[in-house]
Amino acid sequence: MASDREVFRAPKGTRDVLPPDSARWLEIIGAFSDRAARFGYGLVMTPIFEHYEVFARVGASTDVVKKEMYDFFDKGNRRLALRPEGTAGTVRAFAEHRPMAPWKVWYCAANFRYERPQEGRYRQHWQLGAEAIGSDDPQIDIEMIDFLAGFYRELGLTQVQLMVNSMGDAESRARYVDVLLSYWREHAETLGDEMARAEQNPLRILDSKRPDWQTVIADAPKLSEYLSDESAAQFDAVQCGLTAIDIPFTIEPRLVRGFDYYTATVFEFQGAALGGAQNALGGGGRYDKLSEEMGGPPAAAIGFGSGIERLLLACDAESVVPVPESRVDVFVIDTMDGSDAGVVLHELRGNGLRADRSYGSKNVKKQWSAASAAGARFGVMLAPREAEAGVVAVKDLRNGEQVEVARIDIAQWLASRCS
RNA sequence: GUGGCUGUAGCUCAGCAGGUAGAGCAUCGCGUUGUGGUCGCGAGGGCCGCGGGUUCAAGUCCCGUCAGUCACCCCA
Repeated sequence: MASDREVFRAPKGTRDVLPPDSARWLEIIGAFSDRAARFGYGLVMTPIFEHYEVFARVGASTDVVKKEMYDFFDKGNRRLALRPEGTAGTVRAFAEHRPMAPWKVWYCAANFRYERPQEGRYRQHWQLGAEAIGSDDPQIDIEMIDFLAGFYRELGLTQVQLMVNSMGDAESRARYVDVLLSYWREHAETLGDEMARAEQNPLRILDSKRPDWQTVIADAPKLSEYLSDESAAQFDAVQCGLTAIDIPFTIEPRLVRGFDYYTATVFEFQGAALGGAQNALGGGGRYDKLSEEMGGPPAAAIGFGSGIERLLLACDAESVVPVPESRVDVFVIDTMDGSDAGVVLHELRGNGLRADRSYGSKNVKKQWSAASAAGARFGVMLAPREAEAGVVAVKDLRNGEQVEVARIDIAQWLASRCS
C-alpha cells in the first residue's frame, strides 16, 4: 500500500487531536467531570480491551458485536477485543468487585468499531458516559437524564432534543416482539431481502431510515400498547420526573437503540443542528439484567454514553465551546545566552504564571515577535544594560508601555498583575 | 458491507474544451544599529493521494487502489 516515499497516515477512521483544538476536548471533559462530581459519580477506568465474551454479552444480534468488533488472539491465545462501548466493561468491573450499590460512575474512554467511517462516525471514537448500577428506582433514570441534559445545556447547546421510550420488561417485550414479527411478515414484500434481519431482530427495523419502509413502520404496532402494568408505571414515573424538572422530551415509540441489553427506559439526545445521519449525540437506557449475565449479582442499572466527536460537531454548528485563544501571561526575552531566561521562567512559573520563551539563539526582534504570537500580556526582556542595574525591562504588549522592574521583584510584580 | 461524490502547496481553494501548476492565509527574509502586533516589499514551499492505462502530450480522460465525504446499514 504505502510506497517508501509516502508518509504514514493515521489508520482509516481515526484522527489526531492536536492543539489548539485539543483545548476544546479538555474543556468538554472538564465540564463533564465537574457535573459528574455534582451528581455523585466517581471516575471509573476499565481496560481498553476485555475478554471477547464480555462484549459479546452486549447482544448477539447487535451489529457492534456481530461485525464491528476489533477482536484478536493475544500471544497467550486469549480471545480479546477492543472496547466497542462503555457499559459492558463497567458492568464487568461491577460484577468482579461488587462495590456497594448503587454504584455511580462516569468515564471518558475510546471505543473501537470496525465500520465505514463518515463525519461523526469513526473507528476510534471517544465517549463520555455514566452508569448507575444497583437500583431500579425510576428516580435514578430521571437523574441520569438530568445529568446528560444539563451537560449539553452547560456547554451552551440549545438545539438538542430528547427522545424517550420504554422497552418494557422481558415479558412485555417478548409479547410485543411476537406481534411485531408477524406484522413484518405480513409486509415481507416491502422489506424484501431484509426480511432475514427482521426475523432475527424485529425491533431493529423500527428505527430504519429507508424511505420506502416509512409507511409500513409508521403503522407498526407500538411497544407502549404491550407494556406490563409495572413497566408502564415506571415509564410514567420517569416522564413525570422529567416534567417536574422542566426537561422537555418527546416519546418516540420507535426508539429502540442498538444494544440487546436494554430494558425499560431508553433515551437518546439528538443534535438538531447536526447535519446528516449522525445526529445521535448521546443516549442510553436501563439494562437491568446485564450484571447477572456477566456472572454478577442481580443489579438493575442504567447508563448512557455521549460521543465527544459528535458533541464537537454540534458545538461547531451552534458556535459554542470555541477554540480558546492560546495566551501566556509573560514571554521572556533574553538577549544574552538564554540561561537567565531559564531562571526567571522557573520563578514565574513557580508563582503560578503562564510563561514561555524562545529557544535557540534568536535575535531580539524575533523574540518580541514570538512574544506577540504567543499572545503574551507582558514581555520581559533580560539584557546586559538592565542586568547591570539589577532590573529587567517589562513591556505591556497591549499598549506598548515599557517600565523597569527590579529583578528580585519581577515574579511578584507580574503575578499581582496577571491574576 | 452496498451505492454516489471528492482527493492540487502547512490550511482554504482556483486551474476554463488534455499542452509540462496559481491565489489568499500561514511560514521565512528585508524595511540597518536592543522591541512585537499593524503596514510595505520580497522569498521558499507542490512526483496535482498512490499505481497503471489511453495520447505526440494528463492535474485535466479511463481503470485500479488508498483516503475523505454523502446515503443505506448501524450508532456516539
